[in-house]
Amino acid sequence: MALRHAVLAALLDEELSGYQLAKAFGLGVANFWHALPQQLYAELARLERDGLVSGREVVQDTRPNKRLFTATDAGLAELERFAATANKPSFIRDDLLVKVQAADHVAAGALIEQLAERAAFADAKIELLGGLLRKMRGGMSEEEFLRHGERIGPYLTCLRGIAFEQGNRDWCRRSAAILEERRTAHARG
Amino acid sequence: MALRHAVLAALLDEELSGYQLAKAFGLGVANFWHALPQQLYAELARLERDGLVSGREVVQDTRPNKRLFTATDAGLAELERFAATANKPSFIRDDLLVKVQAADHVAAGALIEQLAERAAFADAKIELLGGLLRKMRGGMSEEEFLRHGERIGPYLTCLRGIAFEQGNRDWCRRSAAILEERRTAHARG
DNA sequence: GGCGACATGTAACAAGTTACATGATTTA
DNA sequence: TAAATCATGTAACTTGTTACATGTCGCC
Repeated sequence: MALRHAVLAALLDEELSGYQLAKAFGLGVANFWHALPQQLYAELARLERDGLVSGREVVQDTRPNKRLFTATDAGLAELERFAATANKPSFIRDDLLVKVQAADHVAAGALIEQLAERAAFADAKIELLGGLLRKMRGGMSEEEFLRHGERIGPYLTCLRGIAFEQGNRDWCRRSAAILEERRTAHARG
Repeated sequence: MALRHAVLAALLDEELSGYQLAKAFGLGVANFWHALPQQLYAELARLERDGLVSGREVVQDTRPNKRLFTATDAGLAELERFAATANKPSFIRDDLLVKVQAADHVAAGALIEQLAERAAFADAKIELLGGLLRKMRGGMSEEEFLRHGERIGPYLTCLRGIAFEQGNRDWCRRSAAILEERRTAHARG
């Protein structure tokens, strides 16, 4: 039950609907936690039942009505308790890396293509996350914001996400180039 | 059922027991896939049942007997098929990042401590993975190995793992320093 | 007129985690 | 002599995924 804490952390600074939360898990939160919309709706229901978040109905004319959630005092207390517990080792799963592990045994062409796609995807994500950072720090420089800004938690995790995607991009491009060169050399040889 | 492919990829270059496989998932394979020993024993049984790996009993005097597994031709074919399918988005979960997301609302002390621990852990892992790389490339330089080495798949994923841990370490140290400075400034103010 | 965004879920199934179980050997 | 390593699992429980279900509004 750790999705619980990721959801609470996402609801600390903003009041969000399930739908908006799902979008957050598709971008900023994705830097440290993966979850599908269905899980989020279910978790919000459990969190509300347990008094860790509270929801309020917002009636809309032009859009379907929605419920906006925030963490309650009990929710914040739960997060504080969680922050003092031991960390599980970080958890990664990546199909593409599984394929690269098998690179010497599978067709190189498809792999090189997928590495290029992933690199392009990483570039796009870096752009998006960069936009989030600019939005968060407003007019401030990064240095000033990190010293004196009000809420730096989401900024820091976003920085980690950008660095991760840069690492991804660089590694994908380099690996693709290496596989391509080996393929060419083999075709010549 | 994607653990299946991670296990197959790990069994391409080496004949491993369940126990040794679990160790691989604790180090090299952990760079792209997370799984517990119990899952691996169960998955090996399923893979063998489906003819994708084959096991052979090895009788030992001083240690309990063990079964060594390798991928069969059918297993390799399954991996080739997998290599041509679309990738799921990469999957990350990290308790520590959840806590940093909530950094503005929870006690800074514990967080700074955990960031320092994680940085030290990353350093240790970089050392271990660096050792793996040296072992894989033998006497060759990295450039030569990547051009002419026989099996570069595991080498490439290991490079990604090292870069990931370096990114982790740098981000942890920087974040800890920022949180520390803010805490000190607050205490002074 | 079709597609994507908004908005919220349920149900069936697959996968992962935690706790338990056993027992010899080597190292500190 | 206590702890770690080698070696392999089972059982109960919790979580996550896939497929389905519904309906409006705005844009191209």
